[in-house]
Amino acid sequence: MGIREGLLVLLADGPKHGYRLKGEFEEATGQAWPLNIGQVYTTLGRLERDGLVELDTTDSEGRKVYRLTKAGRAEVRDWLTRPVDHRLDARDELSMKLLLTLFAGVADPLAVVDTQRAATMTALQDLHRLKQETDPDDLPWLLHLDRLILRAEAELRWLDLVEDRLPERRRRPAAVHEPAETEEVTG
Amino acid sequence: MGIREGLLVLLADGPKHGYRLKGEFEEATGQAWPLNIGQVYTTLGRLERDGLVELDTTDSEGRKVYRLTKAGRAEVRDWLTRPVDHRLDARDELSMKLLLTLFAGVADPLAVVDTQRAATMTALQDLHRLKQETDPDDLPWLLHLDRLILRAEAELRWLDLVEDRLPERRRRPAAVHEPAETEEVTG
DNA sequence: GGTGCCATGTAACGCGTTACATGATTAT
DNA sequence: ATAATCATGTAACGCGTTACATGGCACC
Repeated sequence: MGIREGLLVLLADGPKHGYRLKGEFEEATGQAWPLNIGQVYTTLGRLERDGLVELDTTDSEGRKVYRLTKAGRAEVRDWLTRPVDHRLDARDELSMKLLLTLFAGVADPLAVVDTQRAATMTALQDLHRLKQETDPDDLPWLLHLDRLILRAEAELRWLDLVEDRLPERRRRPAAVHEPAETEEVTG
Repeated sequence: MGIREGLLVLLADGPKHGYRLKGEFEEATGQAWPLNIGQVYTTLGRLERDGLVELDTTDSEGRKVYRLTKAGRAEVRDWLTRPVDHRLDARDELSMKLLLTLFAGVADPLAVVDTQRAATMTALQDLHRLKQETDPDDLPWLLHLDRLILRAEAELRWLDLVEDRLPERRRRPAAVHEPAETEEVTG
């Protein structure tokens, strides 16, 4: 799910110290996942607390080298074997925003859709441009960009679909309670 | 981003007490975002602390009714106006997993791809089945399912793309350090 | 002497999340 | 009586994240 698993995978490749883990993590994920060095040490501490990692040696330069425990190795194997699952209740900001707007009737859902579409389209253009500017040998970064591009395209398709379905919707009955002194929030 | 914004939007529709917020939140998002009642109160407390929400009245039944403050209303307007942005460093478990596997060379990336594809395909089938079983008038739930479907399809396309590009990759030189006593983790 | 990189760490905060405690009212 | 629903709340944990402190070493 997060940094934990990342560090564990890197440690499966052999014992390493924190600073090196940070380096490899960035080498592996590049700009796709910037990592504050502090996080490596906090995470390493938590992994040790949970018995997934233990101190291997303190090497000649005084660096603390960690290695996986048996439990740690099992965890790595599990994580790599187990697919990322598509939970029905996957938190998604965009759909949440739309469903809530739809329900609360406090802003025009179509305005939300339009705003989002504009933003996603420019994002998509930027991604394509970035892809062209990328060194063709930088496979990880290219793959990551493709992932973002496909996601963005899927989002655009969904926005179209939402717009199509939206007019079919019956208007919710007017609010029963006191009308709040809320000016229409439509952008 | 989270529950905070959800509650704020609902409160933009008029002052409400916690329990009612929980009800409306579930009504709006359905199974798409189950909400523990405790979260409503903790979140409400934090919103009050941050001056986005304040106590309106304690009604006849002794329920504490909250309303938006001026800052709260501004925050709602902002959130609804501002598109969900596509950060280049958006955390994505699947791509992270793949990039790290690619780098660490501790498992076969193709195995990861295959596992994921199988899982995503069955998930997709389940989603289509669910969609057919859904009441055609339940617009929010249908929209949410469509979002998940489009996401899953995008993921499958990406997996194909990864598989195509993967063989082009030159093998990393063999590990320099001591080979860890790690059995190949390939599922 | 100063700049910058290598290297380790801690204190603190924020949000999401759960588990638990408490009590009133309503329905069976 | 007692089970369910309405209603509020708190304590605690986990992870991600940042800001800060510290020190060695190399290079100019």
